[in-house]
Amino acid sequence: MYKVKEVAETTGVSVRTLHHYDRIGLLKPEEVSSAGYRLYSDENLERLQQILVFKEMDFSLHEIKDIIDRPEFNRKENLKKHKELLLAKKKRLEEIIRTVEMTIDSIEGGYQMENKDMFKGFDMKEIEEHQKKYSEEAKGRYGKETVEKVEKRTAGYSSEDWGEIQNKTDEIYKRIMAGMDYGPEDPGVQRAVADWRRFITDHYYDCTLDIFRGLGDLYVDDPRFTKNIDKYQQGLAAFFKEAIHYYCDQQEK
Amino acid sequence: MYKVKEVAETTGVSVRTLHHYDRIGLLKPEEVSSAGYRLYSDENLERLQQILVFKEMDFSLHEIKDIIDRPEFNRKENLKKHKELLLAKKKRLEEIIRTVEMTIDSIEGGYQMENKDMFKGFDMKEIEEHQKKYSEEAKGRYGKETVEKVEKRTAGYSSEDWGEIQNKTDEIYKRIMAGMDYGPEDPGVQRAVADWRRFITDHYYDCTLDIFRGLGDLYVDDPRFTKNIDKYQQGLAAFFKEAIHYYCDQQEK
DNA sequence: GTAAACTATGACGCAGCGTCAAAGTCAATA
DNA sequence: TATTGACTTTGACGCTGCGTCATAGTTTAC
Repeated sequence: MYKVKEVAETTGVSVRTLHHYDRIGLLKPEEVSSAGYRLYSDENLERLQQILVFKEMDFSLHEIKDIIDRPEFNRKENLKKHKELLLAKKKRLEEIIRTVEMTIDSIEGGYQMENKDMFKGFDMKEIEEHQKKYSEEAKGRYGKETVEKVEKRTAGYSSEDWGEIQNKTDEIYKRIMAGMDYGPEDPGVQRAVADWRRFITDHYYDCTLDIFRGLGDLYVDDPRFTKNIDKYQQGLAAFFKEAIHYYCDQQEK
Repeated sequence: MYKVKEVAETTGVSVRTLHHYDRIGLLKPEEVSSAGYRLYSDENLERLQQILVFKEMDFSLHEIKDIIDRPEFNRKENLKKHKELLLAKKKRLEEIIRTVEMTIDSIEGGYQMENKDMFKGFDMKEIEEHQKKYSEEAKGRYGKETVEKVEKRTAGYSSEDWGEIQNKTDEIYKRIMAGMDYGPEDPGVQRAVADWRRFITDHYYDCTLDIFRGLGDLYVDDPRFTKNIDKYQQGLAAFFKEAIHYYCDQQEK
């Protein structure tokens, strides 16, 4: 049997915390001495360990009580729900990180950031910017129709969709990276490139070979993009561009 | 000039939060209409963005006020510094999520998770389990030495290391997935397999072909592993196994 | 037997809002 | 023009997970 201070010292929680856990019924000491002293058993300690574990997972004390006290059913349900919550948190964090990156880049590159973009992820910006630049260059080739189409499409995207996009981007980059030692014409790399193009087509606009080539150029010409891609690995942007060009050449034959 | 709801919706914070920030002087609206309506300017929005970034980094509102209001506050520098923090936080979140997932799996698979494992990533579990099973089967071939070696090595791994491992695992799975349409003998797939083996060798133990084959089997024989892998895509585990077998066959020739 | 170290129970405080409630405002419609 | 419905305001209380006194009883060591 251990008294409060002993428990506190060995587990790292404060005495006050133990009081609190007792009060709310989360961790009742096995015994109470005649003088009212809390006496904890080994089992109590084990339970405390459990509690601490779940606390690490960001559960509330109330939820922890549910999880530990109730049979498996509750536990699983709770965990699953909690996981959703954590994933949502993560997504938000990712968005913010991307925003921060954007902000830094915009300061460095002297770019102007519009308000509505300040709170969005990087990917939408990427697509929009490219679309804009391209449509300026290619003027009459596609009119405003294309641009407007894209805007309409992307406008309806939820944060879930953006999450998916982020995921796909990540996947593509990693696959490209994996082939960097084998040259841009490596079949694995080429498949990744093809998938990327299809993804753009599915989610934004018909990514013709011309446009695609332009996108590849953008990756090295625009420092903001280069930076973002090279975060994965030095030189990835350049390699990506090469791969895209090779892909386009092949397709045209 | 934007009214509260507009600001709330575009930034994701609640109206109440805006009220609160106003009250404590953290974010005062540029103007107040004759009717007492809060009207936010673009600069207000920028400031809000800053606030949110620092909040994500777990600064208190009070600290945030200090930081932002200090005249020598260098946006760019601060953003860069704190991006690191954000990334660290994301990593931690990811670890927590994995732990939660593990817990769910362990319940579903009927496995009991020991406390000591609860803080570790799935991968270590994977290796350990496999190592155990294998060393039981292959008894005298490797003695306890191998097992102990692994334990010693992995014991020293920091959470950063585990993060790296998780990243690599993720990468491999995605690369394998990308080749599922082309069969297990696809060169891209085979390279991913080879990378995986090398990774295991580098981080845990000498992954001989025998052991590697066994690991592949485990992916489909052990429902816990299967589940974890098939989360990426239905049938990935089976495909992975095939790919590993093919790889081993090739290596033996 | 006395001091030092430990224990108890209350009670208040804090952050960062969520969540009513009551009341005023604005724009569109009937 | 009057009314509706969407928005806005200012309180004020609640909540979590304890920290931090204050006051008072208990053990232990010497």
